[in-house]
Amino acid sequence: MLDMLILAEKASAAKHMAKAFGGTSGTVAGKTYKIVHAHGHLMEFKDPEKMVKTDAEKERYSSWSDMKTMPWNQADFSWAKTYAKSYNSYTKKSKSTRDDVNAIKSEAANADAILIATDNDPSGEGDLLGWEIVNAIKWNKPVYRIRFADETPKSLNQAMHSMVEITDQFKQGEYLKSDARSKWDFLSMQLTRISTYAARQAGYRVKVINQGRLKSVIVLKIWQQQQLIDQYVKTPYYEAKFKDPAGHIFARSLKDDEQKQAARFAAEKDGQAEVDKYTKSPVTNIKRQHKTQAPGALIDLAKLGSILAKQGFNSKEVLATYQKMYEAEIVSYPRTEDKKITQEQFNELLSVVDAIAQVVGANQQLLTHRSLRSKHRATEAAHGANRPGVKVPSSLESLSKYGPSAQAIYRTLALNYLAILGEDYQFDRVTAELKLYPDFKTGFNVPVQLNYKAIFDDNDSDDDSNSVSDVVGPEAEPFVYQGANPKPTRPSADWIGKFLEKHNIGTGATRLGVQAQLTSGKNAFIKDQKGFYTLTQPGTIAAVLVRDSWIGSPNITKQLFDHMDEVGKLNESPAIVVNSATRVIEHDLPIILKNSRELTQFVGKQVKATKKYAAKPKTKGQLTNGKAVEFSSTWGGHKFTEGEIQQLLAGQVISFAAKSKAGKAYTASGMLKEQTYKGKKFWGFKADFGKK
DNA sequence: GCAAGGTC
Repeated sequence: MLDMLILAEKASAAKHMAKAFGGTSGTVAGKTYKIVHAHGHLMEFKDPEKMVKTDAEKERYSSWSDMKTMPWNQADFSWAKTYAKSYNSYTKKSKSTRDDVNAIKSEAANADAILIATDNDPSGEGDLLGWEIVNAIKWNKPVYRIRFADETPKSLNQAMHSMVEITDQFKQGEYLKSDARSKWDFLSMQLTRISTYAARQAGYRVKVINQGRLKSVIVLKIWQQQQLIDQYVKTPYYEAKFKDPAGHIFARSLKDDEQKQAARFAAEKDGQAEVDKYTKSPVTNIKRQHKTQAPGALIDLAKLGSILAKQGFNSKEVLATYQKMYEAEIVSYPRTEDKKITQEQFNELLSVVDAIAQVVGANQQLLTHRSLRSKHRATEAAHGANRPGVKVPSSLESLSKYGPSAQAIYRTLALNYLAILGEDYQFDRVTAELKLYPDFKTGFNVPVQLNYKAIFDDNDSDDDSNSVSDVVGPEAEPFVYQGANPKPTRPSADWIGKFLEKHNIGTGATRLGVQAQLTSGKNAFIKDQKGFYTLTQPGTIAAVLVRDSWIGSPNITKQLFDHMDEVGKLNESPAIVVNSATRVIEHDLPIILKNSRELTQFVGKQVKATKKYAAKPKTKGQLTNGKAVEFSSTWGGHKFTEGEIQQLLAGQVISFAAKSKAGKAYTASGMLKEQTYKGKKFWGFKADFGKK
């Protein structure tokens, strides 16, 4: 008999645990164990109509077109889960997780306790996916939990000595808050049904108009920015500034609109008149201050995606290629939320940094800072920030087999990591002012030693004074400076990434994932051109529909997360959080319907109807028992005549000339019947092929 | 046909 079945989140974690404990089974911390692993969530909610009991409820929760069925009553749902379908993007195969769950179940039969050893995500996701499996196998013996700082042997062994019992899942905050989050998001799917209905009502023959906490916020933000760009009118202004012989500009710092208005003129002649009030002035108070700057943070997946987007790689391909490189252990775990690394992780990589530098062509003599700066160090980082792996490729070229962006991924990751082994950037900050007009000042940086910047510079800093002479003065002349109100930024992958990060929406991985989703497929909402985003027609529809809604606001995620934290601390009931989703639907439903009436104004002509999504004409009528039914008015290329419709409603068999999909003509016989398609009931003509 | 969160 086993003491303990250790449940890891994924294969790589199970492998690290086996290495740390001395095999996939054995003895650790005085207990016999066996390690098994999931691969993320193995279970997911059933469809809404399969989580309710009565026929009336099933009908209500199947509807995409009756707005009176929403908001849903979450108390109607059993919240039952089913085996997830896992889709492998490079074999392009979808497979049920049933076998994985059963395999864990049979191993568990020999154990006294299950140890949930999934990731310790701040959102509680690891706890949720662990409990999903424990519940799915109907486990009713003790459950324990470990949380580890990282997956190095030292940290994993330490964790084994501080496991806690969590057998009552309803008292475990991490589980409760994550469960509430998943129910909230599930309920938000109503907004997709509402939006799809609203767009069709407005005459747009769309496929599905997806909405959710991430999707809606992204498309709305892009649309609003596009509006700002479209409405932008360049308004030049003329302002008095000074210039010295080397070209340094001396200007006043204009803090608010009032100051700007006083100093800037709409007409060039007024600007010139202002300039004429000044004379040439000596430069004075020249100060030179030595400054240093440490390397920036390690990049996350969304940032990597945006850097590579500029080089022409799309996010979907980057994600797939990164995953393959991770499986080959050439790069660290992709979907991390960590932006820092632990001391252990730093030490692990230290012995191979010179080899990495050689592969990517970095100057090894710059890698002198061999200790971990506190700004890059975390005490806990399950996977650590995105970085090269311990396995070093023989050359950049050898990486090509992983995908088109493989070399660029490795180069970027490696240089970004190696930069933290460089010394601080050193520069002089030079400032000066005018003797006659001390309000006019200049300031610029003169690089002294590039150090880490010579290894990797993500170009986020706006000082590009490299080419400017550091000789200031001796005097400066007034001139008319022509400026203009700034043009709004073009929406881009980088810009959206920063926006989502600022509002704490999604993780680095899900941010990139959602952007990949929105930019690919036939129903793409976003067109991606080297990282620059524009909305497609369905994307514009999605955005216009959620104007002034709650789902389109970044604030909704903030509120959800704030309340989740309270659930996590057992201060608030999960039901209250889940119910807040219902209030969002209540609020947004009428707004989306109202917005749909303004679609033509912003979207223009309707989407070209494709055969697949063209609305089929429907006939309404009453059966002999009085039941009202609606059914397609055509079948097999034949349009039912008024007489045939009456016969069908009366329950009679009719025959007519039809055409098969292959175009072959034949006589179809049959009657009106209630049928089922993909679990949903509908009325329609049903041919009796046996008697034809 | 629907979400977002894990995973491959």
